[in-house]
Amino acid sequence: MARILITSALPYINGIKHLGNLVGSMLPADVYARFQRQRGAEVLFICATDEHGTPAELAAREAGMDVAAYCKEQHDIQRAAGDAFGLSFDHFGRSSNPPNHRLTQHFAHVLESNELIEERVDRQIYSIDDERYLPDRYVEGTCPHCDYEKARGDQCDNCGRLLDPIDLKDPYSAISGSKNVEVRETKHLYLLQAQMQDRIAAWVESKSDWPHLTKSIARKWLKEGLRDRSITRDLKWGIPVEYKGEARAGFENKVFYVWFDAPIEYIGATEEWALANNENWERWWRTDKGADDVKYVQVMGKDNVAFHTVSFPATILGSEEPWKTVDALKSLNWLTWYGGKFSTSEGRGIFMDQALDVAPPDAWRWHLMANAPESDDASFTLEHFASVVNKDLADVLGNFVNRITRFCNARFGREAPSEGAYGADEEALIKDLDQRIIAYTQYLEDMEFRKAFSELRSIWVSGNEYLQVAAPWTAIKTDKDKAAASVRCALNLIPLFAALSRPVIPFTADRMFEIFGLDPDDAARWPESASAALSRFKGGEAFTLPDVLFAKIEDEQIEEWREKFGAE
RNA sequence: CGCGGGGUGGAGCAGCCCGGUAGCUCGUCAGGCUCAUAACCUGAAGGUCAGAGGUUCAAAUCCUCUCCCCGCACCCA
Repeated sequence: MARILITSALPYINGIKHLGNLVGSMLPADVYARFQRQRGAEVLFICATDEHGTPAELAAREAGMDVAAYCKEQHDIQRAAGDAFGLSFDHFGRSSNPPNHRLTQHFAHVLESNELIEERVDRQIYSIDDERYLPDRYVEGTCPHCDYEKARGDQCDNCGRLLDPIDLKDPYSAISGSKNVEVRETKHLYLLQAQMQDRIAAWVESKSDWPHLTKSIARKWLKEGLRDRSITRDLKWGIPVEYKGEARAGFENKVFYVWFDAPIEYIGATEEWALANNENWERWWRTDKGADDVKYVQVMGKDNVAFHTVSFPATILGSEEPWKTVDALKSLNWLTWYGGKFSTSEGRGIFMDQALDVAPPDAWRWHLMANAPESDDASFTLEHFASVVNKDLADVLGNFVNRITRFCNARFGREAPSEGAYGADEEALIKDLDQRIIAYTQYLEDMEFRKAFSELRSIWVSGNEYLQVAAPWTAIKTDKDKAAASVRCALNLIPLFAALSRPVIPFTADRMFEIFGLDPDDAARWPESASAALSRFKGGEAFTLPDVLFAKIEDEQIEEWREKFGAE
């Protein structure tokens, strides 16, 4: 049995995520995990909140809370939102939990033993009033090139030049506005990535099946040459910098940088899962302890690709230990809100909790996945969302289920009719479906989601096409057995469609199984062939008349939502 | 010449790697059906494939240049 480890990029702890975050990593990873489970693979699907760093500290302060309490609260909120969306994580961990602390110390230690870490001294802006060093972004001042007065430490918004914050004239803290800042020297640990250039490059090139976007981004960074990176920060909230189990001299007030410890949490969260379930995490991560045959799949937004193709591999490969590295890496572009950015800080766009206030999770899941930003950034609009939900889900799938169950109920009663035999129409349907199922399965296997769900839609349409041709409402006037066979065939399509649709619309799929009282976990096994699926019901199987699967979205609702969410 | 991604009928996309008279969904129009959530099925109209040049018997697809949009590792995904 195939063993597949799936990790989604870790959502940052700072506030509930918007639809762009969802479709950028967690949702596609979930769809793939569900698909593989249905195929009978042993799947471990891992995610966690990424909790360290300056933004978490600042958000906690703004909320008037202790950082640890803030993170706990936000973690619980995000987990609840994920549950409501049907994200089927086997474990949703926290990068602040003990396993990640232990593993991060471990990696730092072995990297240092392998002479890939060294101490260096940086010059950074320190804000005396804020009592903290300021990340580049949080320093503002006058641009040394164009005299723009609100240049940020990393870049001047006026002239566009990249800056070093210590070059700013009249610098001040963007957090408090205080001008009481000074340049201080501060010691940091550096990961010597430059030494690993060739090794990482060879590793990247060995990944022959990475998608275009993924490989382009990885090559870009390699081409520019890997730079040694600082992996510590002057912060209190995070994983303390130790050496041989003791606080490291000169690093008492420092922690590991969030980007060093966050990907390690993929492993840490697996250990959390193992501890909670009396399982063994090493058989998923150590190739010397059973992870040899694991296929490891990572899903992330394009901003994260560099970290996953270069930085994290530098950590893993640099350890010289037999860790599992990524096999398939799916990266997505951005989802935009009417062409502009979704923004957490400005509250622009739709967030996961709000989304479920106005439409059911499967409506969002379907729209987001069928229109996932795979080849380019994709624009989310409420009008497009409504159009897709109404057309694909209500008219094509929902209406199919409704029309056939109601017709059967009216003419044959509330169980599948047993009379008649399949003929040419059914054979044509089976032939068509067999081909489409093969194509659909392959697209899902390749994580080509737009193509997969275009194919799934065609599969649903084939049900309506079949009914149009078989026309049991006409046949019943002259040949009741033929009509009965058609109805039986069409009823059989419902659990077939449910099984095929379950990765993307799990809640609805289960409702479709319930119509016939089928156990979803059993009935959702991935269909081998259409002919087997269409002979499930032989006649006599009882069903209940379902409610409408998807309510249509009316124009007035769109208007309301536009107001509510501030669409331009 | 910083780098990466993208520019295909009204909208959203596929096709480009491995050249051979442009495909899908929505929308529009017409027809059919009447079991169904005014749903479903069929057909039609609509594109000189951002622009210019080049290679070729033949280019959306290869090469060159230009324009436009998006993004680019201590900032948000």
